[in-house]
This record gives sequence, structure tokens and C-alpha cells, in this order.
Amino acid sequence: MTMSSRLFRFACKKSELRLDITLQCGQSFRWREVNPGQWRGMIGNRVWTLSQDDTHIVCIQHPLEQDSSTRQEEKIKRTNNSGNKSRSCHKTRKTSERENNTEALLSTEKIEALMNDYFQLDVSLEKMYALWSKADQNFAYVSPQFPGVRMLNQDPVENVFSFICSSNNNIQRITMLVDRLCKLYGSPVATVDGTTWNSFPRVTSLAKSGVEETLREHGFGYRAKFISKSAQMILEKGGEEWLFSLRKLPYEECHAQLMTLNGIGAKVSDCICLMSMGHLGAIPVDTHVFQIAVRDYLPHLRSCKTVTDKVYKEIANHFRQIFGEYAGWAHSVLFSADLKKFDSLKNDESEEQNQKKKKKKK
DNA sequence: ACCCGACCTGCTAT
DNA sequence: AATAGCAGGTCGG
Repeated sequence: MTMSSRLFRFACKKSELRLDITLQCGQSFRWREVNPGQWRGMIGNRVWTLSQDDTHIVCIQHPLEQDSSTRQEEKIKRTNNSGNKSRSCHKTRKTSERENNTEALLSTEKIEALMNDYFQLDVSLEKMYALWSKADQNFAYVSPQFPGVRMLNQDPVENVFSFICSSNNNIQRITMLVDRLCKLYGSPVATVDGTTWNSFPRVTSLAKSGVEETLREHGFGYRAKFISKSAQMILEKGGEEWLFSLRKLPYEECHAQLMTLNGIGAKVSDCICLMSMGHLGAIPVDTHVFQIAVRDYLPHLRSCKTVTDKVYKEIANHFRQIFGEYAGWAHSVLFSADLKKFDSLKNDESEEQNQKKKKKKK
């Protein structure tokens, strides 16, 4: 009973969205480049294959497998608060739309709404880049090589546990761990080209006894306890509903609440604030951002051995001061530009040079 | 309020 | 070939 996939195409310039950077810069860890320029991953509980040319994004929707939609655990509603109109549209976004629909395929209208929501397409990056470039010489210098870097509006549960995995770790291994988490505690959603995709685990699954031991056996290291304990703490506080309710809080409160969870410090909390709580000005200060800050903005911090709370706030506030309300988005552009994996995007390196580099490695 | 070492694992550079 | 160093940090002292 194979059901064919559904295709949807919408106009979108690369200056507004670059899939290759946005999906691989370490905000989501669930996208794979299955063919050159073709990305496969999950939004909500559905598998998508995305690609783009100069003018359009192409979305291939892979149908949900029948029994995955009847699985009880998948039916848990994530009612994303109602009312509360005081905040901007980003904060009251309806993630519930992603979750409540169990049809095998979404209508094109719903796909459009989903993509608009996930990629936050109502934010015009071109305009933002222009503003940020005006505000900051360094941004003006760096950003032309890194257009279309866009924040994804992610699922809080996935975001929380993915970034607990991120501590003192590299993107490659984070990706591997997140994948294992889904294989171990998620449930199958669809099989595409012989590969089965699992949903991201429910909090209840991660809170069960024995999870820490199992995760340790699978290479999570000391993060195993963080995951297990945080899942249990979330349940005590009111489950996924509680986590979603944090979206209603002002930034500082949201940040503080997330930090009550085990394995979530200032940096990871800011990642979650920025990527799934709609706080556009949150600045996660990690080793990269610290180095960027020292090199390009705040040289007097060079002598700091560790990023103390005070230094952390100084750097975050500095970026907010320069870039304003959407500082977290701007930070993401600078962060991407600093990743070694994107060196080949910088135009002073010709294709030839990159080829040589690869050969040298071997 | 600040600093420090310990912590799992696996890839890199030397 | 072995070993330190590091990777989108956090915790407890």
C-alpha cells in the first residue's frame, strides 16, 4: 500500500533562505543531505525532502505510514495556549497545527502554512541583513557570503533534549546522539528509500526508569543522566504542556525556568529560548561566540579564561545592543560564518583549492 | 560573585 | 602509534 508523495513548490529567493546553511548550522540536528542539494528530515511528525533553485523551494511530502497515526502516544495534544494576544505572532505560533493532523498527506494549503511557520517566512531576511549591515561593519563584511541564514521555529521538546546533548560536544556527534535518541525512544513514522524515520521521543518515554543506563550504553556519557532527569522534572512540572507554556513567558523568566532543568545552563537555555520559544534576541554564548566576540567586538575580554556569568551577559548584551530585537538571528549568521564546515562558502577559496584540501586530508 | 576541576566520547593534530 | 586537545557546557565545591 504505497501512497505516492506530494509535491509543493513556492517562491523563495536564496537571499531569504539558504537550505544548505540553515539546515546544517547546528540549530536542528535532524536534516540529512540525501543527494547533492537535497535535504531530508522531519518537521512535526512528518518526513520531508527539500531542495531549492534560485527562485523556489521544492517540498516533497512523504506520507505518514498508517499505523503511526493511530499510535496512542502520537496523539498527545500539544495545545499551544490560546488567548494571550499581547505578544507578537512568533510567540503565539500554532505548533499545534503540526501535531493534531493525522492524515497521511497534508493539503497544499496546510503544507504552505507549515513551511511558513517552520521557516518563519514572514520575517524578511533581506531587510534584516540590510539593517544589520548598516549597524555593524563586521556583519557587512561577513554576511554576503552567508545569505539566507534563518532561524527555524522548532519543537520545544526536540530542542530541549537535542541541546542537552550538545554540551561539550561537536555537531557531528550531537547529530549522531540525537539520531540514536529517536531510534531508541521514538516511534516509526515513515520509510523513505529504505530508511525508516522515527519521531522524536515523547517526554514520558524519556522519563521512564532505565533510560539513563541505556543511554550510557549508547555513548551519551554524562548527558545520559541529564536527559533522564530533565524528562522526569518536566513531568513533575506538568509535562510537555508545561514546556509549551513557557512560550508565554517574558524572555528572562523563560530563560530562568529552562535553567531549572538538569543539564541546561545559560547557554543551552538561550538556544532553546531562541530556537523554540520565540525569543529572537536570545544570544547563546558558546566557545565560538566568545571567540568571535573577543576577535571582532570586545578585545578586552581576551584575558578571560572562562566565560563567567558576567562575561556571558556582557557579550550577549553587546550583540543585542548592536543588532536589536532580532539579535539572535544576526548572531546565527556570524556563528555560521565561523564554522569550519562552511569554509568552502567563502569566495576567496576557489573550488580548486578546496579540492586540494580534501586530497591533502587523505 | 567568581573560579576550578571533573565529566563521557570520539575525532584531529602533532 | 600514542596522547593531548577540543567540541555550540554544566555542575558541585
